[in-house]
Amino acid sequence: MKIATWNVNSIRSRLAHVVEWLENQPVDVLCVQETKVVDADFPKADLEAIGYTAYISGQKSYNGVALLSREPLESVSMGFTSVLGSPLAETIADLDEQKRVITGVLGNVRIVNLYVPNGSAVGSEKYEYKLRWLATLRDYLKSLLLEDQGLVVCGDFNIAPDDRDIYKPEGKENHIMASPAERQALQTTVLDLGLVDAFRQLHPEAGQFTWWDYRTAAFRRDAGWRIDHHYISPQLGDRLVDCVIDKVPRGWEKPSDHTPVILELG
Amino acid sequence: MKIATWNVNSIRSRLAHVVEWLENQPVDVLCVQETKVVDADFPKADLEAIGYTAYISGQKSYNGVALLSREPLESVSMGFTSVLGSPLAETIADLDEQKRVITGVLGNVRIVNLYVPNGSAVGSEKYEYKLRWLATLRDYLKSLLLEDQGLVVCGDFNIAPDDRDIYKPEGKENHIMASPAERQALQTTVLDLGLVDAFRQLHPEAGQFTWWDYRTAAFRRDAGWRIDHHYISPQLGDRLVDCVIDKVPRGWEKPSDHTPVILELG
DNA sequence: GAGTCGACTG
DNA sequence: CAGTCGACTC
Repeated sequence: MKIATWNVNSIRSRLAHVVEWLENQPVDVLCVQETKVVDADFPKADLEAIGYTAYISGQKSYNGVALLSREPLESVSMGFTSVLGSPLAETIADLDEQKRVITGVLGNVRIVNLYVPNGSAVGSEKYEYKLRWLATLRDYLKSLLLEDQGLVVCGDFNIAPDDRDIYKPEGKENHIMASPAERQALQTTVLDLGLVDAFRQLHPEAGQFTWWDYRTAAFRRDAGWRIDHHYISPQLGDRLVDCVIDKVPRGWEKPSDHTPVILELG
Repeated sequence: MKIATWNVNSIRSRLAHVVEWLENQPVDVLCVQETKVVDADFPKADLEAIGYTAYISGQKSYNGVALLSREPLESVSMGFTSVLGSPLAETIADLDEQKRVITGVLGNVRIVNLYVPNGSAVGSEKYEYKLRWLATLRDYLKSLLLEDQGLVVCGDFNIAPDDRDIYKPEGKENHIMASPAERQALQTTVLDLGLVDAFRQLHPEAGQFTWWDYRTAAFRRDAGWRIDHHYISPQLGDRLVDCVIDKVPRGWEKPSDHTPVILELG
């Protein structure tokens, strides 16, 4: 089973790339983020034409996630509320307004597709939102881990787990996506639940990136970040075959600033 | 000598069309309107690469005119003020803020390239501006007619001279571009000076258009207007060979809403 | 419907 | 730098 993640930075602007990529990389499920489109305008038909059903949770302009699957998914749900119950506690009741969470089950694997808030700048209001969102994610994942099946949590985490995941980490100690509080949140939210970073498990070397800023010719200089991840639950450990970054689409015309990452389970 | 006029609706968006058209229609001078770009950003080099020098008068977002010429032009000037003298009368001192007028001389022919205000809606403030602008144009053209050479006045006039120049004129009696006051202004400003509509002189039939609204599939229905004209002074009368509308570029991908018109002088 | 800009986000 | 939207113009 192959499960890929790709922040497409607008599904409408990137539709041709997604179609071309899926035709050459027939993964079972592609988790996309930043679809930036309301559900009514999501290009479902174009994806159905190449054999993929789209499960979507979109909003206007910002955010938006979708699961593109060759086989029907079961138990699909959107947002934290669907799992944690409604109403959420007052402090987190707003977190589902931004469409950043969708999940579904294929075979005996639950797939969670996340678009973690960017956080803007360390200490900003958006940064506090990001940390609050991650705290809620922990409860969400804990609930899903109670299910009797494997769990794959993937998406754009907007966090580089350690310095190997950043081009020239010196001086970025308090940069957004690398700050101690964000890394600690990732630890508490994901790793402490027993979930494992599949790519890092297999590839210990530094300098493997999934996102390159459009500005400053970052891709040409390979000045990237590894912020798109797959985390797998313990019971999937012995099914882990590989996890690879496909840098090719980042080099296409008018690309997304992210490139796909593919998890293969045996 | 061939002198063409084309409202390109953004020279930057239409650069490839203009280059392709000039390579297949090597006119001596192409008068373009609605360049929508400040002079610093006008794509002069791309036009020089195909043998055309650009004389430009641009502004941000709106309006903007240019003369693209294979041979150097003489006595190039921009705006009413350059001819009528500055300061203009107080009632018209603002008319050169919008870049709608450029002129130059090739051989013994003065070419005036105009982008007449659209006027928005009959009776509106913009409509009054259009009529005021046309009144000033009369003085401008009278001055130029004193020069001892032929005069070609072309561009986007945003006026259909008579009902043959409108698809289904019924009900458009007081439509912008067809209202009596606009037609009268065209008569007073241009025709009463002895200038002749070159296209109409040679082609009396109705239904020959140069502009089709992007909306309502106007081009497919041929629901157009003839609002792009060449007016020639009496001394050029016996040099008039032809005046033709080239509808082809209106059918290209992502076209301007106007198509070129070519005047040929012997 | 298609071009522009400016504000916003990443 | 690249995507979105909303306001504006034609």
